[in-house]
Amino acid sequence: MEERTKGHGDAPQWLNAKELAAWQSVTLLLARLPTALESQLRHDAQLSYVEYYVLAGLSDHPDWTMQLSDLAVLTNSELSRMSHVVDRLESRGFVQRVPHPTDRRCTNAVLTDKGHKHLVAAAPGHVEAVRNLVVDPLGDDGLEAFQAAALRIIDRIERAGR
Amino acid sequence: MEERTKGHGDAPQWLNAKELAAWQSVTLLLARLPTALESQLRHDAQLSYVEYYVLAGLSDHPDWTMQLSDLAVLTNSELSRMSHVVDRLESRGFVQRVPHPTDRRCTNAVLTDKGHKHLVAAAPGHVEAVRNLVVDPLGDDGLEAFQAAALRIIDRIERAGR
DNA sequence: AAAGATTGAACTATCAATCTTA
DNA sequence: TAAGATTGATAGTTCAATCTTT
Repeated sequence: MEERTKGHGDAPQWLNAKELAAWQSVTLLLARLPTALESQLRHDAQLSYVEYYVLAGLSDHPDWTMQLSDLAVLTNSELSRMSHVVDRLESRGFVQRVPHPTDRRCTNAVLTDKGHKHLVAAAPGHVEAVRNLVVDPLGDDGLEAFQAAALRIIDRIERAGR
Repeated sequence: MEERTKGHGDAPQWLNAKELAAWQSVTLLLARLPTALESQLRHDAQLSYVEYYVLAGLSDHPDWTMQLSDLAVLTNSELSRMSHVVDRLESRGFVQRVPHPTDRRCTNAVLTDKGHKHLVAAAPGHVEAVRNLVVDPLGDDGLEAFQAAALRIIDRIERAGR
């Protein structure tokens, strides 16, 4: 822990004014962007963010099939969460659990035709939201810079161990 | 909705390869950064992200006092969520509800000494996490660029109405 | 009628414990 | 013993309904 100069009452943190303003923009982004995307998907396609990316992930794999633990990695979720998510998707008929052919510890999830149809109907709206909210306003260069910054932060998080 | 060329099976979305890679970095950031900060606060200070920012917000206002609806705006939460959050903080003795002096529809939350002590103990660790994970790896220029990008996205979200 | 807030129900996520197979 | 997965309990968020004051 380093020595800093200001305490609560002066500024909310030991960050200078510029850093603080930047950080506040970041927290605002962290609060608003996921919410905006979630609500678009929820209202237009009755899917949560994770559910959408599970369906999308499956549709991009051979036989529309993926292992639950791989889906968890893909969506940055814990395995137990993925199990619950697949429960819900399965009960809506969008995916189906099938045993792994060789390793019987594993479970595969397979996208059904119904699930694929639902995804295909949902995708354009979601992609348009991503375009409108993120890709277009930043432009090619801005997007590239943003990606670089995101990767630097992610790298720090991984290094930190947690 | 615009015409695009590719469907599922080719690429996960109608984004070109560069856009897609950038977008995936953004979603990864959206998944990991909040989790990293939450877990730091949870483990080191037994506080959620929202709870921390409620205490911090109060500590920066006159009389350590804010209206619930203002706290909701500050933390980008719905009012009902804020009411639940204040319930918990109140039950831990960190804040206290007091009636608004003039408008009796309103409720003020006041930071207690106990809550302030808890915040002061928690702040250095949280600030250090913000520094380590975001401020330092981006540097002055990177942080400024990141802020600008965040603001552009937020602006789009607000314009979109929801 | 609108603003501020509260409440309880429904939903989702997280955590720890457990189970099976490798 | 570890990996993959499931399960149930707990905690937190969201949603709709309600209440009071303006």
